[in-house]
This record gives sequence, structure tokens and C-alpha cells, in this order.
Amino acid sequence: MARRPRRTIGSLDARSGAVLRAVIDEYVVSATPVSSGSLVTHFPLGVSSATVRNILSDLEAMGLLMHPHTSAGRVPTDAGYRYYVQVLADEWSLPPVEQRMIRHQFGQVEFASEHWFRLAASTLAANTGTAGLATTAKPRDARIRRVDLMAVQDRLALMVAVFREGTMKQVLLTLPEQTDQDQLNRVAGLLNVLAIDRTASEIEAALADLPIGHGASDESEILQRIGERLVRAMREFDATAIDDLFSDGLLNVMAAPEFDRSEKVRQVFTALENRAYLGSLVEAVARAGGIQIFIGHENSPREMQDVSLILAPYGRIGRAVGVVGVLGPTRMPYSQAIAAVEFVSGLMNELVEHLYA
Amino acid sequence: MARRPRRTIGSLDARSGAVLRAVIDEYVVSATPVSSGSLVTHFPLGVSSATVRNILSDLEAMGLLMHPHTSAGRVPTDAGYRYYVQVLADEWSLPPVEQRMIRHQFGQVEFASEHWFRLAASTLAANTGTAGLATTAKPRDARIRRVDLMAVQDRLALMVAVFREGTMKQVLLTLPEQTDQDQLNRVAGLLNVLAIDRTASEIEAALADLPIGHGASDESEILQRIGERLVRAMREFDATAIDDLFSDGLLNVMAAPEFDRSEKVRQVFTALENRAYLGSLVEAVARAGGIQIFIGHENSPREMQDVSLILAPYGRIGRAVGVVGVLGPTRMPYSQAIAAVEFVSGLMNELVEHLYA
DNA sequence: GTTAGCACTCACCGTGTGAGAGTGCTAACC
DNA sequence: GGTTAGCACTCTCACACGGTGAGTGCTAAC
Repeated sequence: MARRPRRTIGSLDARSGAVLRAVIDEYVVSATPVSSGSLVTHFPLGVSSATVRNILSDLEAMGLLMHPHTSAGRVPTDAGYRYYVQVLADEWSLPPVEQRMIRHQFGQVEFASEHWFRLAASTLAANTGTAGLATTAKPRDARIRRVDLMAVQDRLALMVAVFREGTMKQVLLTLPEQTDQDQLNRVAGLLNVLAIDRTASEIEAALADLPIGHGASDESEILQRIGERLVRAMREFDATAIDDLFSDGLLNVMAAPEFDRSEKVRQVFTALENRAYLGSLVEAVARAGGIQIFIGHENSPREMQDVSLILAPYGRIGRAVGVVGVLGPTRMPYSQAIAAVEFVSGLMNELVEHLYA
Repeated sequence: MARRPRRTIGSLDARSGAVLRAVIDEYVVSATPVSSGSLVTHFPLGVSSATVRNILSDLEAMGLLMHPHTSAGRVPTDAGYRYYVQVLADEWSLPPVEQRMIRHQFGQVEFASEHWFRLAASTLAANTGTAGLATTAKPRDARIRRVDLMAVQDRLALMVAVFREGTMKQVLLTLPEQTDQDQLNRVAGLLNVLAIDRTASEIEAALADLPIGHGASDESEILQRIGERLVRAMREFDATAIDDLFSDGLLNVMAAPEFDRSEKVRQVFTALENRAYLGSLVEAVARAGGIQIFIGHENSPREMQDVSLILAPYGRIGRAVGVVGVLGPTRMPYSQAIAAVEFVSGLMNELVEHLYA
């Protein structure tokens, strides 16, 4: 079919590359199939539309473009986008004005609070026209820095566990009998001795070593009980890849013409609500330690094969790590989005380092 | 136009009422205009379609029904729904099997935790086919039960404020200089003396009365600073009607045929993200102390005039109050939804009372 | 007051047609 | 050999058209 010799994707000549880039750049804004004619008028390719047609035909044969129907223009395939982000994408960066504004906004907001993550998500959403995502930073195996117990009501107490990495978790406890704050303070003292600097498994072992019942104080049973609850909470915390996920601009994605029919967007929403896949991506990104891009069919779940994700980790490698990124249709302004994600994750790194320095 | 004397809406005769109810009951499931013919075949009205047409015409003249176009059936207006919920709605209640299942589920989940509210929202969503909503319980003017300070990093501390009503709030503090846990404990002790059982304003006054600087310990400055931060956090907390909002089943609403075109559903989403209106409703419901229904145009924001809300308070009146409810298209199964909302709010009341008894 | 009958209205659907966009191919050109 | 103009061909899209059917409103009889 192809009139020219097939080329491997790795070695696209300069002109073909320019055409592919032009197709993607135009398609990203127009959302309609791109014709040879509009390419020669909108881009300085230096050749006629007939030549462009030949090139387009080659790119299609390579699987980088596709054809909705005979008399329509070309649309990039996932492979086309992949080539684009790896080889063709312009180096882009946020305008300095934007950068200053974002820095300022982050400075205004309480460090590492909920607002911080909301701000990260909304910044990304606003700067890319897609949905912004941000997860809280989470350690791999949490270690206790301090545990505190507070009486809330007669038989109700609040346990606050602060982890060494700066995150925290709270658990509401129902106690077998009325327990006052003094008792709780004593229990908390014992619990801290057991738990500080330890992981869930280590605390569990320490609890098992305690003398049970005989001779021990009245508090040892409560300690045992609360200790187990702490271990359970830590286990749950360790097991989830995503502690908390903030998102903004899902409406941007809904508004995209490819999601006009609500079916597809519903799929994406349900996929986001089910954290399993997203959690696996977050783990992969945290492990890789750098920005990662997942385009269309590169996402294994069916319902996410019409979207792309750009994710970058932030935090202290080996300690608590979180992820920020964007989610949008595969037809996404990749250059800008990559720049925005890199900037925000870099900024968050900076702030974290600065604070913990 | 109307051939019969106009009746005031308050005094609909039995037969007209039955027809209106039939129209609504059918429209709620079919989502298409209801014709006189289908009414007489689906409902035992005991009259012919011609008579039904006369009645429909009257109901339309009263503003309870409307006509998309000449040769289409009738569709209820907001006023029609309003009449329905106030006069015509069947007494409905959740089937006992459902009730037991829901009770069981609530028993499984940690009391008043995030999961609890998620469960409330998802239960309502599942039982009504609309979106379920649940806010956490929030006091009007929070009073401190206990404040605790925990060192997180060198100059970073976590303040946990537990309010008398059982809710809590956490604040991350950046301190002017390195402060160890012992110091923090002393400050927390002083702070508790100042703050316990007090509102934001009372704490502020108590702080003002403190001797500043001269002769006071090293901690008095930190105390002052942290105290101010506490007051600020309490003020913020008091000022927001909705502390935390959980929702589930927004996809149900999106899937409704009236929201096929994404525009309307977008409006609703943006309205939900902007908490201002929702907050005002929550306050109104908490004040009224009972279930409240807001139908279509009864909602003042333009973008929410295509949806209805059914909200009920739960909690301890005069103490912490939260709201549960549903949000759906005006074409909503009101009887079921009202029953579900009443059941869930009742259940939550029960559990709260039982626990605090 | 109720009902059968009927004319009338109007959305909906399938069809057909014309216009326009864009391709692929061929043949000429450099 | 690569490039380009020209042209036939294909296919979507928009619009108009007419038939169909659902459903009403009215009238006259019961």
C-alpha cells in the first residue's frame, strides 16, 4: 500500500516529523480531523498539499495517524501521541508571570494542608484545560512519631497518630468502659514507648511481648486493645497507595467534544472512583521517581483508554512520596501539560525541602 | 380557556388529584410526556381518556402540568411536584429487608468516621437512583474540649482541637524556632486551661488578659501565637456551614435523560462545587429541624433550577447538627426519596443518641 | 357530567439530494 | 526520483420533503 519504503518509528525523517507534529498541534486545538490543505496553509511546511498527502499516507501506514473515513482528514493515534511526546514535543515552560503567581499562591496557603493539594490540582487544571490531580504524600511503611489519646465522650476517645514522615491519621475509639483523660494519658505514655519509631509489624511484636493480665496495671488491657487498633490503622494506611486524592477541573474533561456523549465520561468517572488502577499508577510513578505519561490504550482498564495521564512524584524519595498530575482526553496539549506538571511537582519539592531543611 | 371554574391549588378534588398523581408517577419512570390514553390504561381511573383530557387541561390551567407542544402528553411543572409532595405523595417506607441491611452496614463501620458519611451518601444514592449527600455534624459555636500539640518536625507542630460536640479539627503550625515535645506539652497545658469549654471569642478574650512578656515564661509567646492560631481556626470553622460534604451517585444524575446534554449536568456540578448555596440550604434545614424539599425553581441559583433536593438534619439539636439528603432531577421518585432520607437521618440520630446516652 | 368521534397539529423518521471537503491516483514536471 | 497539478471518486453533512402516528381539543350525542 505505502508507496515509500516503510520506516521504523524510531527514525522518522525531519519532514515527516514536522508533519506529524503539525497534525497533532492542529488537532489538539481543533478537535476535528486535519486535512492536507489546512496543514499547508497553517504551517510553513514548504511543500504542496499533494506531497503532504503522501506523507500523511506514510504516517498512517506506520500507525501514527488514522482516518475516520475516506474523505476525512487525519487524526493522531495513541502511537502518534507517544512518538510526539518522546521525540517531537516542544520544550515548553510556564510563562514566568504564571510561575510567580503560582508560587505566590502556594506561599499563601497553609503548608501541606488540604488547601495545598487543592491548590495543586486546581493550578494544574487551570493551566492545562484538563483535570488536575494531587495525592497527599504517603510513606511506604509508616513509622510512628507520636501517638496521642483524647477523651471525646464517656466511652469515646480519639487517637491521633503522627508518622515520622509528617503525615498523620486519626481513629475514633470506642472503649469498653468509661475512661478519663488521666487514664488515657497514662495509656498514651505506655503506647508511645512501644510505638515510637516503629512500623506496624514492629509494634505488633512489641505488643505480643507485653505481660498480659497478671500483675499488670488496669491499663494494660486498654493498652493492648488500643495498640491493636493502632496496628490495624497503620496496616490499612500502608496498604493503600493513595491516602487522599484531590481533583479539580473534571468539568474541563466533560466539556471536551470527544466526551459529548455522557457514556465515555461516565466511564472515566467510575474509573477514578475506583482507586485501584490509579493507585497502581501512583506507585509506579513513585518508584520511577520521575514524570510518567500514560496515553490512551497504554492504560489497561477499558474505561480509561480514551484518556491520558501525566503524573509526577513529589516529596522526599525513600520517605513520603505523593503524586501530582493531570488527566485529560488523549487529545491533550502534551507540551504544556508536561511543563505544568513538572513545574508544580518541582515547586512542591522545593517547598518540602525548604521546610524540612 | 379552562372550561371548568378554576380551582385554587389547595382544593383539588379527589379525581383531579388522582390524575395528577398518576401523571407524576408515570412520568417519573418513563421520562416522556404522559398522554391521556396511557393514563387510562395504566391506572384505574374509571373514566375515559376524553374525561382525563378535560382534567389534564384543567390541571394545566392551574399550572400543575405543562405541554411541550400541541400533540404531546403532559409533563409535571415544579408546582405540580410541590403539590404532589405536600398532598399526594404516598406514605412510603423502605422495605424492612433494606432497613435491616442498612442498619447492619452502619454497625460495621467506625462511628462518625469518614466511612460513615460515605455510607450514608451511598445508601441514599443506591436507594433512590439519585445522588446522595451527607455533611459531617457541626456545632454552631464550637467549644473546645481539649487541645493537643504534637511535634512533627523541627519547627512544625500539629495542633488537634477536639470540640465539645465530638467533632475535631487539625492545624499544622509553623513555629518561629525549634520547639521540642516537652515544651509543647507545657504550652498545651496552659492552652487547655485557657480554652476548655470556651468558644473562639471567649478564648480570644482570655488570651488578651494574659500578662505579656514581662516576667512570664519563655512559653508565653508561643502560647499567645498558638492561641491566636486556634482562635482563627475556630472562627473559620464556625463560619462555614458545611465542614465536609460527601456525595455519591452523581453518575446517577448524569445518566438521567434530562441531562443527556452535558451542559445542564455541568451546571449542577459547578453549583455543587460552589458551596455557598448548599451551605445556606444546610443552615436552613438545621434551623427548621426537619426534612425540607427544594424543587426546581425553588432553588434560587439558575444552575440548580433543574434539580430537586431533599434534605434532613441529624444530630443533637442545639449541639452538632449535620444534614443528609439526595439531589436529583426534578423528575425524581419523591415518595421513595423522602422515605430514604427520613430513614437514614433517623438512623443516624438513633446511633448518635445511643452512643452519647 | 361523561364519552365517542373526528379534525387538526406537530414531532419524528426515513429518504433523497446537493454541496463540500478531502482523499488517492495519474501524469506531467523539475 | 521526488514533487506537484489536476481530477475523479468517496463520504459526510445539512437540508428539505412527505408520510406516519401520537395525542390533543372540540363538538355533539348520551
